[in-house]
Amino acid sequence: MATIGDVARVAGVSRSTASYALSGKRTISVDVRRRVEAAVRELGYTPNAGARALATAQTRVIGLLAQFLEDEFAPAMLQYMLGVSNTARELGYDILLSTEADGRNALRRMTDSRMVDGIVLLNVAEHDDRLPILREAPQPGALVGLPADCTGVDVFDLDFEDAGRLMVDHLHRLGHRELLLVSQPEHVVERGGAYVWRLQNAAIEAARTRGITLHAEFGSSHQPEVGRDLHRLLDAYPGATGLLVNNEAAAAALPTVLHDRRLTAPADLSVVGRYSDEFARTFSLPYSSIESAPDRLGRMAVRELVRRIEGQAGPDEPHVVRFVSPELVDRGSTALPRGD
Amino acid sequence: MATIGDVARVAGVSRSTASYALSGKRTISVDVRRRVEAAVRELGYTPNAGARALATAQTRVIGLLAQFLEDEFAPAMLQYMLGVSNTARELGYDILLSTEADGRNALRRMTDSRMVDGIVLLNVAEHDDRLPILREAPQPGALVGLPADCTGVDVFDLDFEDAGRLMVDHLHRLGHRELLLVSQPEHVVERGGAYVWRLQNAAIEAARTRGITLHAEFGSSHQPEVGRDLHRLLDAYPGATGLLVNNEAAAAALPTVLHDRRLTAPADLSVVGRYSDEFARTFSLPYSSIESAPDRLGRMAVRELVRRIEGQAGPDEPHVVRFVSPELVDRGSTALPRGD
DNA sequence: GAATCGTGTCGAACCGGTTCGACGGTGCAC
DNA sequence: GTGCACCGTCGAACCGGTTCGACACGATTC
Repeated sequence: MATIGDVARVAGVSRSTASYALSGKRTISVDVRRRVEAAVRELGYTPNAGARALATAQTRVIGLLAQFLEDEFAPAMLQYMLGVSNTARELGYDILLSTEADGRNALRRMTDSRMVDGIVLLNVAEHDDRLPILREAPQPGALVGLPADCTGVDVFDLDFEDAGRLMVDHLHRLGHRELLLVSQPEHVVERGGAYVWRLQNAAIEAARTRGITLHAEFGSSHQPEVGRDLHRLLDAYPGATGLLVNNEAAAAALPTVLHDRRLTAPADLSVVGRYSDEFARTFSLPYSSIESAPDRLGRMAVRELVRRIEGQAGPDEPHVVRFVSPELVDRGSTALPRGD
Repeated sequence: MATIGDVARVAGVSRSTASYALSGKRTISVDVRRRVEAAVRELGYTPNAGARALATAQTRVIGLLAQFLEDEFAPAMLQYMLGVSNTARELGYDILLSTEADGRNALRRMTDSRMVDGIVLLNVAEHDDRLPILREAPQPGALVGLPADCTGVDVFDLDFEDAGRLMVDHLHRLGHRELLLVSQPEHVVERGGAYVWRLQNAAIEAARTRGITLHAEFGSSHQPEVGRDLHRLLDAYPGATGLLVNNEAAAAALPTVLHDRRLTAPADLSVVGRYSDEFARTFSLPYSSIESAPDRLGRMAVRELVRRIEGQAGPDEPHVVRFVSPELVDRGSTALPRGD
């Protein structure tokens, strides 16, 4: 494999001159520049990434920590990953991916050994045990998901409070007076998946303010348990005319469940989910939903991270916590409550 | 950040001695070894990956090229990725991920700049344009998917021919005489997705041998088109009593389609798919299916790749082409044809 | 015609590891 | 008591880039 020394020799200049000719960091005569460029083409030269990283203390690689936990729904996670990966590439960065269950290990390995210039953490829990490690790392970090303590990192998330209010509002305006909200498994909440209760609490509060009933319940994140959960809950609250689903697995299972119960949305039940449009198409879900914008969040996180890596953000520029406002995508699954 | 020079100074030895104490490549007195280890702990020393890569010409990183093309079904691809990623980690490697549409670019970048020790290519087409580049690269490569030319790389794939025969056989034995096979979009075939016609041709041949009818058709890979395709095909072949689905998007859309048509499997229609058990659970698909074993294929590819990287495979050990035998997972969606 | 300046190039040092050859010291054999 | 082997450590070189300071040379200025 050709080195810059080979390029220099072929072009008849010193190594440093070859380097400057390629980087443009010093003025170089057109003649020399052309000879160096010709040598690069002739030899098929590409800089050695390790050597460059050693010399510049920059790798142009971003670490991406995605945990595929038992109780999370994998296809939903994929969309965040793709948003991150594609944006990174557009900005000239590669992605070092970890899907390790023990994210702390992976994080330490990447940051301590300086394999990466920055870190993106997906699916951040309220008291995420990766955060203390990330704060001590010399590389900047960007999160998708809102932790309790946001110091030292840039944070991006859907405004789940607003999403909860929006869901309740929408059905309240149509005349619904008794709603059922299906969240993630309680286990996710215990582990610190704050988005679950952020949406749930806001929904409960919104229902209280408007004087309507809201049954907030947990649901599994896998088949076939989640299907059974849905049946059980629909049995338990026969008066509910609106169903709010903040659980991708439950949303994916809902068509089958409604079919089994011979129910149609919105004729028998109004339904509002919380998932991306892409997700809706993949699972052919016909329900109106709050767009969770995973690609957009991934994109925002990488953009900001790169700004920090490249020092375009001032060194003491404060970190950001940015919420994406939820938008309701109407797929016609809500209407006046049955009987009205 | 601490370097090995710092460790050596704290331990009161030379840099080379510190290096040997940590690698164990030369005998070292217990006293010195202990002092070096203490210094490592005290300073929180981790080797710099770039420097090590430069010195050893090894990065302990594997490049993973996954293309998320418009006409492929993303959640299916995810499972291959996870198989690769998790196995790599178990073997002490990290994953450099590319989801770039232009895989050739990504491949060249990774190999030429020596960011990776080896390459895994997913979703390999028959005349995959990444292959010539991979063959010229100094790093070994492992493929998931069968190209026309397997020279210079290790290849792993499901035995799609066998899968096609198995599907037809299974329904033939139950007494079915007219079958409908739904494949990927024709576009995937044109691009070189050989697995489509490998299964299809074998199925056609098996049907011919057994003297039964098989309608082989293409289907879209996205909602809502694929749903419409299924309706159209079921309309077109009302005599078909068995449905074979070699198209994940179609399989995922099938419950809704059958529901709309008021059909039940297996009472009205016997169904056999071709997807993983994990996929079946995620999409709560109640159909018997040929296990496509994405995690296993990813795992095999990485295992063999690492063997080559680490030179455990002899330098001239011939490359392997290995097929996973399909197995039918019975979920009770097949029975005697209606009317029998 | 000498002093000054700017341009373009070079040599050397550095980034942080690994590894080879050399060498001093100890223990053993004869 | 000399010779030899082996053990443990060190210095130096190397991997392949980048970057700093020095410097030669031609053009400008007075």
